[in-house]
Amino acid sequence: MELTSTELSCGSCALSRICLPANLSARETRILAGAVERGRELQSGARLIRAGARMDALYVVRSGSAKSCGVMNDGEEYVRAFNLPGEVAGLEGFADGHHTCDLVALEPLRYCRIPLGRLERLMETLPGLRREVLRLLGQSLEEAQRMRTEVSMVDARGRLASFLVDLSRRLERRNLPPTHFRLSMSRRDIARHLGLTLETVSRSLGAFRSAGWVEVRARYIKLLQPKALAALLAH
Amino acid sequence: MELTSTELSCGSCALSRICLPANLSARETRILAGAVERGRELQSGARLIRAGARMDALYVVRSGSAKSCGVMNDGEEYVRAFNLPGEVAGLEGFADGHHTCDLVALEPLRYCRIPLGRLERLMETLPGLRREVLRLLGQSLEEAQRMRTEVSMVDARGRLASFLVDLSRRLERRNLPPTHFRLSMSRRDIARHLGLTLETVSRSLGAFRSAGWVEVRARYIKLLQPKALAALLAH
DNA sequence: GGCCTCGATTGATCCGGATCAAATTCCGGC
DNA sequence: GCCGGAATTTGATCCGGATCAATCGAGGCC
Repeated sequence: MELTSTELSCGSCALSRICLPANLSARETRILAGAVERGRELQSGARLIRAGARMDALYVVRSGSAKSCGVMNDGEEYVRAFNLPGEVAGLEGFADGHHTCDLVALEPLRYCRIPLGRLERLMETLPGLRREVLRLLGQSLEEAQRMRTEVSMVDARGRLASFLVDLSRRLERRNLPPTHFRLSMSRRDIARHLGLTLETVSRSLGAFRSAGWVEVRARYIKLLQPKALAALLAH
Repeated sequence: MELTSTELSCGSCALSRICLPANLSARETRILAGAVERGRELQSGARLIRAGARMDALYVVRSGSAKSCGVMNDGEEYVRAFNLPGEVAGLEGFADGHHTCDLVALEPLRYCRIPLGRLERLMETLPGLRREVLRLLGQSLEEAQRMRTEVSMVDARGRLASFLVDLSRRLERRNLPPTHFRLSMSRRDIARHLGLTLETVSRSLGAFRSAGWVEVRARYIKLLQPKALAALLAH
């Protein structure tokens, strides 16, 4: 699933079906590839985007994972999103040209970078890229709004189930085992993401385990009955 | 603040500073105006966008107000956003070409409509319009993500204070009295928007009234000490 | 104006998840 | 393998807001 350092083009990237070029023509993908820069590998905990910084590029996770996070006035951390390979981060910067939250690596991370100036110039000539960027923004917006209603209307277990099912679905799209995976984020990060405390996350996981729906060993998790989890959402 | 039926162009619209053409050149605004259709007046409760419908245009509130809302699996209504004059609705449709929530008039409503096909064609030639649409999407995304963390980390009064202060700010931008206004939405709508119950909204308003921060009479509200409300956000 | 209905307020009780507080497990370094 | 610190689990208690219930008020209609 990961790219070797010899790969240079979006066209041959294993993520091309998921990432920006998903719906671009071969020609458009080739042109876009010319604008993409490869970042070096970052260590776990490294900050790729800093809140308040001028938005100068879009960032795409190539391997590893990251969290989009920040701190509230009172110093409490919040986690807006987790970013898996192929996912674009920093889109909220389009609002006023500045990022409003950090992007932090959760494990060793490689990424691609598309300078904003070049992106804007390419959008002038590539209608597919225009559509794709709009689609990405629309998708992030829809996701954020959906999460917002979920946080306010679904109880702790429902939210955790939703999180696990969603993660599973995203892993599946990347041809990774969807029922047996490692959580790259801490319980605390999950809690901050779902608007819960880490104790509640732990207890809810415990409840799923007692019910025989999941197997948990530290950060490794196996979904035994994904349907039971998904059923929690239907309510 | 409202347009008369004789006004035909975005350039002469009282909302042009707030609406889509905010940062467009005079020439670009003129061209965009040619693509904008005026909708007829809708009654309170009328549905301008239906969840699941194909996205065929962007809609802008011209006068009146609306709510973006839908129902969860369990039948509970949720309210994603309230839309004031000059605000664009339906952006989440860019995700996959379909709307995911309704847009419902909260009072007699007039609107503008920009057919998607024409918008896309114009974005090809008008760089300012491209930037503006990206800015709008970024802004909505940022707003949705901010609301999401707020719902999960701020208590009931803080959220209501935030809502009132935000509303006040948006009214001010429209040259409407920012401290003395009518809420076009019910307590229930506010509650659904903030992830609370209507009883809690009512009680929190009562608390603000007792503190001498606001004056409330039915849907009319006067902010006596906006700073005290804003201070709740600082936590 | 007076009625009628829906929306809003106020009150009493309950509960899910937060908070505070150990105990336990995991993992990196030696 | 052993050790130390951090992450996680588990336990006990508490509280904000939900829920259930009743009253009050406002605007619409005749």
